Amino acid sequence: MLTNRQLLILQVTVDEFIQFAQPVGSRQLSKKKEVPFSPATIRNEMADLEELGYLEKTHTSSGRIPSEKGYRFYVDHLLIPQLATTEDMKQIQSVFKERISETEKVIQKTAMILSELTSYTSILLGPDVRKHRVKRFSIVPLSSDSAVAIIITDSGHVENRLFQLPEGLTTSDIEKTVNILNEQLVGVHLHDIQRVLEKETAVLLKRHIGRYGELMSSFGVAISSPQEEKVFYGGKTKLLHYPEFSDLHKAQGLITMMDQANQISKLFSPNQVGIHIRIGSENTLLEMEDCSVITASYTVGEEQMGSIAIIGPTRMDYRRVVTLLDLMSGDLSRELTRILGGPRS
Amino acid sequence: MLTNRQLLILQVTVDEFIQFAQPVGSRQLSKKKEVPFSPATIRNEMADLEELGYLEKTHTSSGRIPSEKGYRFYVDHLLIPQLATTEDMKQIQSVFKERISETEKVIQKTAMILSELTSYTSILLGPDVRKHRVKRFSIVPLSSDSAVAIIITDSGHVENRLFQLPEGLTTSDIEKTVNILNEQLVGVHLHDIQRVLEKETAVLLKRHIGRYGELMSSFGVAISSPQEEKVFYGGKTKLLHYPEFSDLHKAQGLITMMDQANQISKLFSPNQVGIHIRIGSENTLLEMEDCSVITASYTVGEEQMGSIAIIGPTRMDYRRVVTLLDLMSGDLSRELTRILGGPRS
DNA sequence: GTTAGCACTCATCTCATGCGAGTGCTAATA
DNA sequence: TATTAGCACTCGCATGAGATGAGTGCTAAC
Repeated sequence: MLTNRQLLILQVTVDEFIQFAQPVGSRQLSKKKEVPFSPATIRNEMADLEELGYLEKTHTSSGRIPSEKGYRFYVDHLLIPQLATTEDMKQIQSVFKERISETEKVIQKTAMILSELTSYTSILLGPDVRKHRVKRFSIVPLSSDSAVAIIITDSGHVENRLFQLPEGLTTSDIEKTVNILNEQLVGVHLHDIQRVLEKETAVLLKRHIGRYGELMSSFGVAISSPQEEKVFYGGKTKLLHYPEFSDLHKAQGLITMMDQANQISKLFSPNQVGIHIRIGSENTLLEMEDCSVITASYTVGEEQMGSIAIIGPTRMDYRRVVTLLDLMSGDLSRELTRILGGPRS
Repeated sequence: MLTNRQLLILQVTVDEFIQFAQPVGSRQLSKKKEVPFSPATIRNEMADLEELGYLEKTHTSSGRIPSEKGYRFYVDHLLIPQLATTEDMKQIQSVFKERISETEKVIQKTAMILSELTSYTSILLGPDVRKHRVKRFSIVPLSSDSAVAIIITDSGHVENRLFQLPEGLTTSDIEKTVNILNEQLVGVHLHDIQRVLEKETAVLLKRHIGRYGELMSSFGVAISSPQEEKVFYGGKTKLLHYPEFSDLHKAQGLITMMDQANQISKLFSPNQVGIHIRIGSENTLLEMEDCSVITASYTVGEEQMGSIAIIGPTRMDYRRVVTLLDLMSGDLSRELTRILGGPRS
């Protein structure tokens, strides 16, 4: 168990390092008025903290920097929540003042503002389309052998796929198909479409449509190909300005990673509630070993819709980011609930 | 006018520099069997070429590197076209073998392959949606006060916008509107929609729809907001591996630029035909002063649809890139023409 | 228990030095 | 007259030796 003095010194050390990105020396700390001890005392305490694994030295005669364990302890026990400043509040409000009606634009704007306020990179995972329900289904023939299938969800999202029309399919066949599909699919979650198509609907279609087999082989594939979660970035390159990435290789790895959507989803733990912090190598990605990720999620009505993440260097300003993220995820949830009119039946 | 020997030396110098990214010395050249002159002779010629502005020195006693004027001369007069290797041909064919039916996927894959083959970054400007024609128009109400407007183009592209429904608009009002819009808009270019809406169609709508004014103020804005040209990247971060960008600041500028879609369009000259090369500062963007951009365009039927660009360092392998770009733009044009079935009426 | 003092460590900066690749010029050569 | 060999010179760069200073650990005094 740490003594109060050790707690104080650990906290101040982390705070200083977060601010200046330089190893923290005993003299430097003793000058601060919150720390009424001599450098020698501080040195002793720091040596103990190092032995316990909370602090590290970059070389024998340097100041101390927090270890990952140190950061972990800091965010778990020493992080005093902070009230957002009115200035920040104002900025956040500004996203929602315009009453934008398209969810994607709201999310994009949220990403921007979050990055502006924190000076880190923000990543927002768009609403998981598969949780939306079909509102309307439609097929538009383009030529004698191709057509577009369109699904409109209750959230106003539109999915579309091109597919090949089997030869000899009549216009009335298509009309019938659309009618059947609308009857069957409206209200179904997008991730259930394929299942429904294969079971209930298949029987009906088979009965009415001549070219059923060929139609389904082409159309079924098109409709069931996975919809990707959309990723929105704010300040994608902001991280590069921090001294920890002045190493070109690290910077490269980071940039490359951010351009790979499948990597990004690894940063989020699915279905978590509340704010989560992952420090350094706690993110399984090698490229992220000098980064911390703070995630939150937003909801529409009661349902969890998407996630928000802020990526910064491990010495990021956890306090501020947690405050902002908390605020923002709440406001975003409210706004999206307003737009989408709450959970629909 | 340059002598043959000067031409030879300029050519070989540029070739060497392209390959090794190191200043080229006279001794180095004289060792090559294409250059049967002594270092001293080469030095004299190089001195002349420098005076003429084709070569530069990085410092007094370094070898020579090509100046922008040198590159310009090289690509204009010394670039011997090359036949693509069968290996390259095979790779390129592979994009089209799968007979993907969605244009966007074909373009994305083209971008990937181009970047793989060249080891530079490729940027493809997607088909300009505004040149497409309306195939079908539709409105799907989501709730009592909002709806999605959907435009399907003859190319199978789908545009959609959310908009607010004026209060008290009946279902039959919406149906009428959709009917009128379909009658009026089918076959119209997307970039003409707004004009048509404001003129011919306005009269008709006014006559039939009660809430005409309110509907149009909300709907008109939604439908006329500009559609962006989609940008596809291949190997976005490949450039960072070249030594000319080992300077973090330059790398940063480049990455930042590539994330700004509006900057990207500046790299393309609109409506050009054939292959264009822009060297270093010929690209107006400051971030691109160490880059060259080679652009081509692809067509569907007779109509120009989009552009292809390869971005590399100024010392890029012009010969190879030109060859590949030429081949690829032709093949892509053919493939898209096949998919979209040529120009539609 | 706390602090002052002191010897010690180590990264970093600066400066001198030497090396080598490459040049320009001049004189010799074909 | 065009080409080449020879040579002095330039300059970037790598290397290594101090000097500097921030910071530590340990011991002894308060």
